[in-house]
Amino acid sequence: MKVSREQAAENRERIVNVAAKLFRERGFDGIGVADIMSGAGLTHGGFYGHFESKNDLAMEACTRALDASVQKWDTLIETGADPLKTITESYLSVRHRDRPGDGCVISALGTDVARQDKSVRRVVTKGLEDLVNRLAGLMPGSKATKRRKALASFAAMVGAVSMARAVDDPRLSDEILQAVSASLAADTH
Amino acid sequence: MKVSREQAAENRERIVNVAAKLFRERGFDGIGVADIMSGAGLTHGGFYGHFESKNDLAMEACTRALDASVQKWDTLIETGADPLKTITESYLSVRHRDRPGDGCVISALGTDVARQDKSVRRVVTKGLEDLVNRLAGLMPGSKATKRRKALASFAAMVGAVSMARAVDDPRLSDEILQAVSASLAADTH
DNA sequence: ATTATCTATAGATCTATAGATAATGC
DNA sequence: ATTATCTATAGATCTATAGATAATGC
Repeated sequence: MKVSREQAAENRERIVNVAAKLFRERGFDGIGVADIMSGAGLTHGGFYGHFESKNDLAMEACTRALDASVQKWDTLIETGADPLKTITESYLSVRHRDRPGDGCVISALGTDVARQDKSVRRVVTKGLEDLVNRLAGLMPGSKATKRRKALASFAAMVGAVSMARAVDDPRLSDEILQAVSASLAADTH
Repeated sequence: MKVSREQAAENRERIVNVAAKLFRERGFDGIGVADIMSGAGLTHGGFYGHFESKNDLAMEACTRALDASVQKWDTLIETGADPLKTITESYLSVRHRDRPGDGCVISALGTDVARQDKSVRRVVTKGLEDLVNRLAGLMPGSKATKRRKALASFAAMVGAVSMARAVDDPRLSDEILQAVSASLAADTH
C-alpha cells in the first residue's frame, strides 16, 4: 500500500489540483473529502496524512488556483499587443464562464469565501491584490487613478462572470458579458 | 398544538423571512431546515406541512428578498433628487456590505445560485432583470445604451459588494466600495 | 523500522417522513 | 373531523480518527 516519497508528493499535488477544480465547480460545501480523494485516485482515509483538515486543503487549493490566474495574466501581459484588452476579453469570455473549475477563484467562489475561515479569506485577499496590481499596471493615469480603475474594472469583471453563471437565460448571460466588455473598453481607452 | 389558519399563514411568512435572512448570511448549504424552523420559533418536523422541500423554500425566500430589493429601489427612485446616485451609494455602502442578511441576494448568494436547481436560478434571473430594468430607466442615452450601462453598472456593484465581503483586510474592503462608487459616478454623469 | 495508504467506523450532521397530539372550525 | 405542529426516527452524508497493511528506505 505504501508508495515512495516522490509518489506521495505527487499524490499530494494531485489532491490539491483536484480540490482546486472541484471547489470552484461545486463550492466548498458542495464536495466532500471522500470525493476529492476519489477524484485523485485515493481512498478518503489517507487524506489526513496529507492535510490537517478540509479547511487546510481549501487554503492550499485557493492559493494554487489564484497563483495560476496570476501566472496566466502575466503570460497574457507579456505576449499581447493590447494586454488590458486581452485580459478583460479572456476573463469575460464564454469559455471562462462555462469552465468555472479552471477559472478565477473570485468569480467562482466569491460569495462563499466571505463565509469561510479567516485563513481562506486571507489567501484569497492576497490573490485578489496580486490580480488587481497586474491590472493597475496596465491602466492609464496617476498611481491613484491606476489603482482605482483596476479595482473598479476587476469588480465589474467578477460581478459579470458570477452573474452570467447564475442566470437561467443564455441570452441574458451572453449579454452581461458583452455589456461589461464594452463598458471596460470604453472606460480605459 | 394546532393553531388557527391565520396563525399558520403567519408562521409560514415568518419561515420564509427567517430563511431569506439566514440563506443570505450563511449560504444555501450553510443553514439547515431545523435551524430555520427554530429561528421561526417552530420545530423542524412542521416544515414539510408548509413546503415541499428545502429547495422550494429557497425559491420563495429568494423571490421575497429580491422583491424587497426592487421595492426599496422604487422607493429610492421616487424620493431622491439624484436616484441613480442614491441607489449606487446605498448599494455600495458599508451598511449594505456589513448586513448581507438584509441586502441584495445577487451579491450575497451570487456564486451559490449558479450551483442551485433551475427553479432557484429562474427566480433569481427574474429579480436580476427587474433590478437592471430599474437601473436602465435612470441611465442616459439610447435604449440600447441604457440597457448596456445598467448591466455594466450592476455587475460592478455586485462584484464590489461580494469582494468587499470576501477580503480579510478592512482597508481594502472600503477601498473597493469607494473605487466602484467613484467609477460609476464618473461613467454616468 | 518507518510510513503512505487502506479499511472500517465513530460521532455529528442533514433532509425528509411517520405517527401522535391537541386545538381549530365545521 | 380536520389539520398545524410536535416528537421521534430513518437513511444518507460528512469530517475525522483508529488500527491494519504492505512497500519503501535505512
